[in-house]
Amino acid sequence: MRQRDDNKRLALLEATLELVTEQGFSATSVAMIARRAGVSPGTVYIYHADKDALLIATFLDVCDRLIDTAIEQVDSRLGLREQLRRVWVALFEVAVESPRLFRFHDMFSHSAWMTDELTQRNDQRLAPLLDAVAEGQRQGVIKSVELSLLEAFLFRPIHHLVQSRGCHPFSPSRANIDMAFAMAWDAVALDHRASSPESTP
Amino acid sequence: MRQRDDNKRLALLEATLELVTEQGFSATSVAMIARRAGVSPGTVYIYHADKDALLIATFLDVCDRLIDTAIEQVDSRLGLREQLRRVWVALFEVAVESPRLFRFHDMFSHSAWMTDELTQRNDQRLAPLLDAVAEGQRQGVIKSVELSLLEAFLFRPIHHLVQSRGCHPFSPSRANIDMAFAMAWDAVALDHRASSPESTP
Amino acid sequence: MRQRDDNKRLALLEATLELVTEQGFSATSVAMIARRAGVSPGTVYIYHADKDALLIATFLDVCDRLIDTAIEQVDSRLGLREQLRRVWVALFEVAVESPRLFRFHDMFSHSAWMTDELTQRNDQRLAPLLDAVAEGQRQGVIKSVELSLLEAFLFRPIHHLVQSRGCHPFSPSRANIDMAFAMAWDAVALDHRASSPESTP
Amino acid sequence: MRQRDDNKRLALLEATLELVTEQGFSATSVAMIARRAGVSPGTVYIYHADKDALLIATFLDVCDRLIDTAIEQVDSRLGLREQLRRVWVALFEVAVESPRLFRFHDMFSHSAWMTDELTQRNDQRLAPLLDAVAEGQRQGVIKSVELSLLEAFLFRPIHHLVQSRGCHPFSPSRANIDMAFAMAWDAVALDHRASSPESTP
DNA sequence: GATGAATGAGTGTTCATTCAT
DNA sequence: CATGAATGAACACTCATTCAT
Repeated sequence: MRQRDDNKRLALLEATLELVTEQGFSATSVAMIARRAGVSPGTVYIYHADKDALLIATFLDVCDRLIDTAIEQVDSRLGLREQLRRVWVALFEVAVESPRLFRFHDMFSHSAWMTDELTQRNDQRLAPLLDAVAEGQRQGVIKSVELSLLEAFLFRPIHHLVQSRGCHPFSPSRANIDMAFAMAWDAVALDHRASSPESTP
Repeated sequence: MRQRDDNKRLALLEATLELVTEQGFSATSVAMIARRAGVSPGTVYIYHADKDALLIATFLDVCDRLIDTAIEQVDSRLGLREQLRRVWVALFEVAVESPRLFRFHDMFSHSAWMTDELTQRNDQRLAPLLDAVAEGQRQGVIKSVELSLLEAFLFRPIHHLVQSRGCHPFSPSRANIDMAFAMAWDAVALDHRASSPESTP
Repeated sequence: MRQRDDNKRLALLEATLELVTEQGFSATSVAMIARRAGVSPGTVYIYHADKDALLIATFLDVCDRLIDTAIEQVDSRLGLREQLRRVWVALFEVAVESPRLFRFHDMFSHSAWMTDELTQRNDQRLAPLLDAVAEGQRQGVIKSVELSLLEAFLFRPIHHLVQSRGCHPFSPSRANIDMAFAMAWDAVALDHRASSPESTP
Repeated sequence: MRQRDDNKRLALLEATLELVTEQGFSATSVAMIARRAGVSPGTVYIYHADKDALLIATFLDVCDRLIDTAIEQVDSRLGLREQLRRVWVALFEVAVESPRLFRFHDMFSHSAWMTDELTQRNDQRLAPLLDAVAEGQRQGVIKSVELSLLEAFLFRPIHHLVQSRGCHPFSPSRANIDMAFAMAWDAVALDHRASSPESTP
């Protein structure tokens, strides 16, 4: 009896990540994924029920890697602004190192495979960060607006900047990232003069 | 490929828009699009070179409808803030009326079909708006940062808010849209005290 | 616009008949059937929803050919015995000419594809013959027993004799067929001395 | 391929019998059979060379159970008619108790796996019964016709009646079985008046 | 121009079989 | 002996595309 091989499992997720970000969902066949992962097409179906399940598993893996990166920076002993700044920096570092993570996340979350169920699962894993933000709202540090608005100005910009290609590139230098975060903070902070003086020189 | 019947041309674009937003790119076959448009599969190839060309044509059509909506609001006699506010409101009205336009735009622009060439084309058509923004930078009204940063806080949020489904919905009431725009303006404006006093009560 | 080609339709049924009787259901692939019929695999799916539908269509075609052969011999001006004898002879002639018809019929009707719905359809088409038999029961010419018993002795023997291969072959000479029918008649007839004197010399 | 565990061997035959009669040959996979039998797919290949061998072994097992049932009733001290009547009754009792045996037998013997070799093997095991019949022919009790004809009227009807489903069911009451056998006897017996007076009232 | 039957390469998936454990 | 993960050839079926009508 052979044991289920964790290397194969990971190789399948990695191959899916690579091929989908290179060619798109429909242009990536199961056979291509299997070859890239160094396994037989049939083996894919030992680890995943079907192609959809493989794509979803890859998405969840990608989400976990991004969410873990963000959550690691949450430290309630620090101020909210500092915590969020660290999250931004950490995510940009991941983006530079593994640009495919953000690319896959964006492709999948704008595809027909995305469901509310998946969104909820990710929100649960993001709870520490969302809690810190909610606490900030309670303390009057940031605006008391719908979560969708905070997402739009606090988290989505990361995806946009990280993906920006060709025409309007974003160069992720430390200074640029700091400026980007300052803008995000200006958008959501209640009192700009006190909390982000450096953004209004 | 020189067409006669403009009704057929438009029916094909509309059918593509509907089916792709309902089922996704790979689940939408040329035969389905043809049936929905009330033509034969062969007819699709009179109007478009292949399936990719049909998808791109639909994307361009969608972009034009959105860009036209935005550009119509540009009026150099108004202040930049007011111009941008009008763009936001107009786009949200479109989103409420034809949610498919934004959905298709986002699906396509995060897919493997998206190219820099298409981005450039759209930027050219957006020139009046981008020029107004550049002028605002020159006059010290908004921050002098890379275009990608302005996009991230001035235009992307519209897409995010308009698409937000299920868990964290954004209710596009007039007050909510105004608040959302105020946050965008806070992010990009140089001097918050003067330009958006209502956002820092 | 090309018209649906009846030659192709018939070629598919014939190819299915041939290959299934040669190799069995599971060993016969759609691709093999298509090649034998001189069409592309995809064409099969223009004429039939799936492989099951093709097999069922072939079965119905085979049934119709056998049923028509039998029904043609029904002539209410003749005595029941003579009518049935003609049915037997006609079916044996078909069996000699196209042995595949009976082979396919037997393979299919003993397979997992067989349904009561199909049995009923065939019974409806066999109505004239079944009516003649019922009339014979009413007139006291044949035994008043369940239909399944009449089938077992009046019709099934044809299938058995026609299929008998290898070890215990049945040579379908005129004399043999007459003897076989005489035995069937002896089984079902009410009064043997009058109706089939030649079988009890 | 030398087995140890007779429970596993029998469980495999039983699982095959069940699954094939429920789903058909092609819909029944080796993995399904193994699961039903409570063993691993690999184990199947310790007891049988391949899937075909497993199906054939199941067929032979089924045949033996049916043939043994028939042979047990052969008793040369009784008249041929009585011996055959007992065979009929015994087989119908088996059919009521284990309908799968006849179903599998019929499915297999009408499939592409059936060979003359298998028929011969069964005929050898049936020798006592066939001998009794031959003796009956020699003594002028039954008609001196080809074996295929005797099969068609003496043995096949059992299969037909036992399988008859849905539309034209055969209810295997004692009276019905006796009537059925009487018809079979009428078909093959030389002199009806003497041997089966009850069938010609 | 318009049709839709026809194509055939390509897809996702299954499954009989093998073999390392 | 027994296992079940792994294989890869084969399968049923789809679909973008072509072309005779």
